Amino acid sequence: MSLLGSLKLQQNCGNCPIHTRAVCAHCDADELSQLEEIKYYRNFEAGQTVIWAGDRMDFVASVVTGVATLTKTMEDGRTQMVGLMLPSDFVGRPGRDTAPFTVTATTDLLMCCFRKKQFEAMLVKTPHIAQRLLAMTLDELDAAREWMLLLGRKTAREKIASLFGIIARRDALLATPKQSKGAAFDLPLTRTAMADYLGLTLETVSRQISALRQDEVVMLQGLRHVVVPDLNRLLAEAGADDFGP
Amino acid sequence: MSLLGSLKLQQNCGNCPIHTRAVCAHCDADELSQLEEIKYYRNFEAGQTVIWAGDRMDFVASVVTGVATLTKTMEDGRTQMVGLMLPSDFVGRPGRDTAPFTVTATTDLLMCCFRKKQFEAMLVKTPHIAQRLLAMTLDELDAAREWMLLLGRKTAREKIASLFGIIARRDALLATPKQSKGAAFDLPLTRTAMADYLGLTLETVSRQISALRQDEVVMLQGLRHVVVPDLNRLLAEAGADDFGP
DNA sequence: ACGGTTCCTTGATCTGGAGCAAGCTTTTCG
DNA sequence: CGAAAAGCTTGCTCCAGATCAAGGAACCGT
Repeated sequence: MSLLGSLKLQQNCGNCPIHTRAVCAHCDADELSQLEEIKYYRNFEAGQTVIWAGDRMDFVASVVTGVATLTKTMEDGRTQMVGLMLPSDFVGRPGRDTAPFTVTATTDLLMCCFRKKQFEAMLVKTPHIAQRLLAMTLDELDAAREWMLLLGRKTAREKIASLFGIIARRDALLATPKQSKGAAFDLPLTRTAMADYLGLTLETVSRQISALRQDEVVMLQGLRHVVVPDLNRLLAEAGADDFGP
Repeated sequence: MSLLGSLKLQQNCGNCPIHTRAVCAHCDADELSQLEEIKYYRNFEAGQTVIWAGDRMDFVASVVTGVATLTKTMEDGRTQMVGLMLPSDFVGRPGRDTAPFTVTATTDLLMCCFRKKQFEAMLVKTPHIAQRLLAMTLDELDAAREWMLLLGRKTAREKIASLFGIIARRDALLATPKQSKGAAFDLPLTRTAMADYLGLTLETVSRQISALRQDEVVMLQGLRHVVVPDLNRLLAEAGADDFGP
């Protein structure tokens, strides 16, 4: 997102790439203009930390472009990623002062922020926003529970296949116009970040990706670009029961 | 909960043991009487299934007394528990037709149910309910993410200690009047259910409980009653970074 | 009291993924 | 461009927890 691009956005929610799916999705023109008054944009570079677990958090935000992660770290350094925030996802918690998780930009990241106090006030006055946020939060809760099945019961190979499947599906929604049975996408995560998401070590991630390539379930072009010749084959490797309707 | 008890409840939300914490907590008298009109009670025996994953679900409900679990099962039988529903917890999803998870009563269970359609209508008309449900869902999402850290990164011993810590803490809120540094509680789950919750096998659960007993972190009286002589010791074994403020 | 479940414990063995180490490839930056 | 850093792959070894197996203890319904 260029600086010019983000300046344009500041003026008008109607041009915003996420305005049909974000927390503001169901707002009418009047509500939108109220939101426009309390919003501001922040840019983060890839690798930058947005906020540390335990820190005071006085804003909430929507991801506009880029990818952010939520992680939780134990005293001895063991790290688990607990959320992957993509464009339109909502970060932060009305009614809580401190961040329960560390938020990190894994790509360049543009966020549409609202001061928490003012946003909380709007939540009370504007049922559309509360209802939209409730629906989004319920979806995230379901997704988190799906992830618990993956973390608790799936093998390393199934975990990798599941992650690829989820990314492929998401990209299919936006990009490809229903291309036959294949798919292709770029990984928005390093091997280490994948390991943290899947509850594995980076060596195991690397080995399992190699194995899937060996078995021709996927093909790699460079380190990040994945081509899936047969999406059903990949989803079968993921151990089914995942992907909802 | 005796039949007589549940009949009494049908009359009056004011007597309900969960009315200060459930989804109806912030309702005023008028809103409560609206809710009273659309509510009905259902009893389940220990072991009964409330609803199967994938089935049509035309109600939402609060747990009044007893314990229910949410589980997800893979084709080959691997099972992961993804939620432990205690009194005042909310089960079901406005805006979705089918249950994403199987709900099972693990003890005798009393639920306060609302027909989904009517409840959804009230959500729109009654901001208090939507706001309360949003807050509860956000809390559950945070709890689910904490659980992801446990599933992905903790050792078997830490998992058991974490589970005991959570149950002890919850019981401390209700029962004991701030008793010194110890705690005691009954396990509301079988070893198998604990294994499903923690992403372990039942043999490993049994072994780790034995080990904690050996090391005098806990004492068992019978199979279900756990005495914790030093709660801080237990929480240290759980690997810290869990328990919020 | 008693035969049958269901639930739990403990022992023996196996294995998937962790941990450690070395080298390779890509990106970054002077 | 070239050197250093960051990120990735692969080989080897080891162990925490799974799996297989055999009893034991508590809870039925009769």
